[in-house]
Amino acid sequence: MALTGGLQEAGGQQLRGSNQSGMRAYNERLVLSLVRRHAVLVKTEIARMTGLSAQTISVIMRELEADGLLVRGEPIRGKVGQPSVPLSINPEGAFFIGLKVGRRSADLIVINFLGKPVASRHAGYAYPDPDAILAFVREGLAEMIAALGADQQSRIAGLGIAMPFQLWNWHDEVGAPQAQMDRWRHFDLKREIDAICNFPVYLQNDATAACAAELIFGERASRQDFIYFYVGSFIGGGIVLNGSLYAGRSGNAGALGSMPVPGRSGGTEQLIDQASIMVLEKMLVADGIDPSPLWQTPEDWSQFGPSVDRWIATVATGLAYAIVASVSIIDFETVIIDGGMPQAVRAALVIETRAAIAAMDLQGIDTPNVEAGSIGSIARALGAASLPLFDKYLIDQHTLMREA
Amino acid sequence: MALTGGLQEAGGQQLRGSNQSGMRAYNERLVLSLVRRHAVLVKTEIARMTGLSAQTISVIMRELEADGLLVRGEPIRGKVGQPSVPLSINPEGAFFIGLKVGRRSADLIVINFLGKPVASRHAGYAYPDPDAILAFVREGLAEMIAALGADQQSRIAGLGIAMPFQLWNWHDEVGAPQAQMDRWRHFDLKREIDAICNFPVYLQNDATAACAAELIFGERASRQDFIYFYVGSFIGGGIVLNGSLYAGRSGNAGALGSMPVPGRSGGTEQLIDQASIMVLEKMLVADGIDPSPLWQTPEDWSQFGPSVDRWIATVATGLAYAIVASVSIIDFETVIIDGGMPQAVRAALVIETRAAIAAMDLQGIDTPNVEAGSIGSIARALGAASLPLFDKYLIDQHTLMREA
DNA sequence: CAATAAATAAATCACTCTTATTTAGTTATT
DNA sequence: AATAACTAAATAAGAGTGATTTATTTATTG
Repeated sequence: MALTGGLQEAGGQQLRGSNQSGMRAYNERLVLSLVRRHAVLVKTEIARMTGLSAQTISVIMRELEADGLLVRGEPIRGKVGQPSVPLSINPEGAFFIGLKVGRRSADLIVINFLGKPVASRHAGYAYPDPDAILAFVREGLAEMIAALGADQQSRIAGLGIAMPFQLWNWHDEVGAPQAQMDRWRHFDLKREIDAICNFPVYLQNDATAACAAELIFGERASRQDFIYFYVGSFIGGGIVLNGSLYAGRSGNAGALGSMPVPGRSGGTEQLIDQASIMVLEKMLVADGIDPSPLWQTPEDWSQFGPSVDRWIATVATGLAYAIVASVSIIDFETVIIDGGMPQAVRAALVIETRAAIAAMDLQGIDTPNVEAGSIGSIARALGAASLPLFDKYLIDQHTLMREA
Repeated sequence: MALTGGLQEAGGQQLRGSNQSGMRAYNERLVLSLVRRHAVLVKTEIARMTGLSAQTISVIMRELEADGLLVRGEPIRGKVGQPSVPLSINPEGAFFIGLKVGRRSADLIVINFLGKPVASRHAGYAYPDPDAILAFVREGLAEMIAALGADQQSRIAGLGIAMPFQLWNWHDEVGAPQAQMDRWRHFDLKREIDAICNFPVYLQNDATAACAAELIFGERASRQDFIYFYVGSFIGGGIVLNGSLYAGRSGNAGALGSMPVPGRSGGTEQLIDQASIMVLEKMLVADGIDPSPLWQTPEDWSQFGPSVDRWIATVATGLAYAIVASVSIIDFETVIIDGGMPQAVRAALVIETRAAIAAMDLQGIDTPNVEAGSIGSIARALGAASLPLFDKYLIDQHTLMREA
């Protein structure tokens, strides 16, 4: 089975025609996407949902089952007629590797077809160094792949990298020597990893990858349109339209940090100057508190006291402003806020953001639902791993990555 | 020939499967869209562009020609091999009707397959009244349709309406009695017009329709992503992503008037409070100038003097802010500004907006090209007429209107 | 046993692709 | 100037693929 070649892809800028193999590939992806979304489905139900004939669905699903992508469950009895056979995603059907490169640490994970991590490696550092990261990946990959069975190894679909764009611009904030960070300017991590892998490699902005993870693995994964904010060392985000991640012309849509917001002391600032963990770090230093636990114990900020509350208020105000502006451009139904922070802090941030939105002038605006992300700090690595999943198995027309 | 049934449409929320007739319909739309975009194309070129075989294109284009949608030109000689036959859109291939309902006037136009108006009617009024507009449409339609030949009458593909959403909320601004405007609340113009037409009727927000006109008939019609501002009595706009108009969940995406921008005297306002012709009207009244020529001679504002310059500066500042916010969400390559104002005013507005953007903090942002719209005040009526054109003949997957 | 729903095999239909042929010109050679 | 070689466009015929339609089988309820 192929499952390659989109039915209609905006290859470069060019619209392609569609033929039978593209049609079948599309229908196969459609079936897989629907089964994933509903966890379990019987064939007749899929026929009804897609409008395709029962026979077509029968053929397609038999093939997907033969390929080991779907597994059949116990027949459902107790209703009139022949029992129906529920089919679901085979967790062992495919494996995906995700690499997150951050300012303070890197993560490497392997997930199964359901998105469940089956292996992982972590590395912390003072600042990211190309060679060290490449060595970490090389070693971790070798170990983790070896730990998989032979059959599973052949089912690795690809590796995705989630990394901030233009890493070299942040030597100041990261606290690294500029010469070190400048090395990133000419270091092509994707190419280097490509060279040591016999499966495809993908690269995406880290916050956009986190958004992809929320789209596919999030709790209410059927949302059609939402905007996603990831508050990390910096702030970034992603946009989902019509159930598809929108990466934009440059692949850098959702560069939300550059949004202008009212400054704390008049004038305007950029969102990144108000909503990021770097801002908290500066506040702590100003308050005479050691900020290093921020990165060492990211799940416990209780020792920071009221500084965190002040930070939450600042972030919420900035986010509220950015959210209202976003919604006036695209009528997002839902806004998701996630980030590398303790759950309690995230929950407080969501509540204060809702309040800050309510305090604004909302005439002509449908107030969106503001919710906490359901994934948390693993979102970026998970999103990285989801890149090959999107590319090979899911309906995500023309948005995530433009065709080569 | 059918040309109906999308290959993959988000019907409601449901993803549909694809079959052969859908595939053919898609390929036919693709061919028509390409010919439209390039004005003239020979078959082999289309085969190369679409990736389809020469034979497939041959069959499809022969059918489109037989249906009268394409016409062949003079064979091109002077090159090795058999001369190629250029094909182009048949101007008489289809006709579309557009109705614009504004705060001060209504327009009804008929355009041909190339978007050229072939008939039009205009009606001015102090405020819009449902019965009067319906009568205007009924009468105008009868006359204009009668003036077409019998063959042309059968080629009318549909009628589109461009109208502000929630007309009834503006009794104050329009200066109409609230009771009158309240009638719109329960008056379903689409249904009423549907009843007197034997072709499909479409309805869209007026500014979004203007954006559609710019997308399909604008000078550089190949733009993939842009945001569009229409400065009319109020302000509105539209969004084009991947070459398709994005209408959003509620069909009201690009409700740009609600965007928060810095207030002229501190705090924040909504964009609509700075960027609309209503604002100019208020300025004129405050300056002791009669504003009525605004609506009576919309092509000549020279008599208003320096008030207009102050207004331009205000609008430019607000727009600049909204543009930077937009671009930080979606990396639009191009921003188009159009509106119901004299060309010279529009040109000045574009220049001042560019300057205002340059004065902002643009770190992390790719400065977009800001350009004047190429259509002007007819954009809304033209956009209305383009609604059935999109629906029947063009590739515009899943964005403009969700399937019934 | 009748009724019903799920599943699918076989036959049919629609569409694109491949291959081979025709057509109409240009370019090179005599 | 006449002729041959070559090339590109266009398309007819046949093959291949995939969805649909029709008919049949299977398993269950009542």
